[in-house]
Amino acid sequence: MNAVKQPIKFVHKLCDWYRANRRDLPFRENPDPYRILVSELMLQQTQMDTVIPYYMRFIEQFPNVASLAAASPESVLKAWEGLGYYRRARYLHQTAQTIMHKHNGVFPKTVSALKQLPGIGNYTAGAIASIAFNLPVPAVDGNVIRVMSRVLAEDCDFSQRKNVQQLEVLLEQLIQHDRPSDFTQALMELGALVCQKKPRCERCPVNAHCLAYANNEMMRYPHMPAKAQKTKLSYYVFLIGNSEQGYVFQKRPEDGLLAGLLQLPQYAGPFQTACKLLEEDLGISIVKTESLFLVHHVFTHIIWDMQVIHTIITDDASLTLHTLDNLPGTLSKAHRKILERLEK
DNA sequence: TAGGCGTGGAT
DNA sequence: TATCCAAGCCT
Repeated sequence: MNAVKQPIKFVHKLCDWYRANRRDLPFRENPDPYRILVSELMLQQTQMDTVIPYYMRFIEQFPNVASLAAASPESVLKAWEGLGYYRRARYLHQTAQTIMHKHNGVFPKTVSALKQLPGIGNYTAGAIASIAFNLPVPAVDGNVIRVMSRVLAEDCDFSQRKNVQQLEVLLEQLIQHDRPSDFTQALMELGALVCQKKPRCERCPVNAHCLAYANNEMMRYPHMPAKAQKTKLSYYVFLIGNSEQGYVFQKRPEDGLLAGLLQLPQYAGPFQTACKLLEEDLGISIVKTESLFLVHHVFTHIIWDMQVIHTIITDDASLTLHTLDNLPGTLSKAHRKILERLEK
């Protein structure tokens, strides 16, 4: 791996730029490790603008580790509703409980101790250690890989761990030369504001140190490996009920996609089989069905095509109906889209 | 280690 | 519309 040209100058220019240009973000108001923890978990694979309103509500509802640890898993999941990657909510909750019960409410302050907490991996441990505790340890996320692969003109595949480890060694040297908290955030802030997918090199504080810029090959980095094709799945989604009294919901399995979340009754085809399964699961009899519309929903690795079926059943007082503001759990976006379309 | 795991913004 | 991919982690 190449070295950075004039590394000490590079670090000071980068950190000075950060201190002059950093955004006012809610979790930058104070370096409370709990707030850094919550923000980092929310920001995993999720954009800033999406996270901020969730973060504000979450901190108001669970202002510290103790209040989060004492909360029910359901209430934490509900606060996460719509943010995606719902495992993160469960991990965050478990981490709060571990800190309260195994660390006596005191935040672990080493990378190795942080990494033992659920949901905290290599990046997040480094981010908390450097940002909240100002320790000189690197935190390599997608921004840092984009910035540094260009600065170094390094086209290796950073989805491979050994290459990230090499970058960490290099950054561990650089971070010694300024405030670690500023250095970590400066690299990410540069990636977010300047060294974007389409970089704005003319406003970059370290373009004089950038090998990709010198070679005019910015768009070549970072090198991304090809991604697997998405699997397409088709379902029938059964609408039982009406907009006034609500609809029938069912709970998804406790593991896998959208684990433990609510959904409208949903079955794979063929149609007759789907109807039979619906009748067996709910203990009902279908009187009449009407095909309404198709809803398309794209996940990271799967595509759902959901054919929505309005379903009339024989009178059955044992079924419980729920409206959107009266749900006994957390609803996925895929099915919320269906209900929102019905209201139009 | 490669693939599972959500959602929304940008293009 | 289709594709990419964003402050990743876990198994």
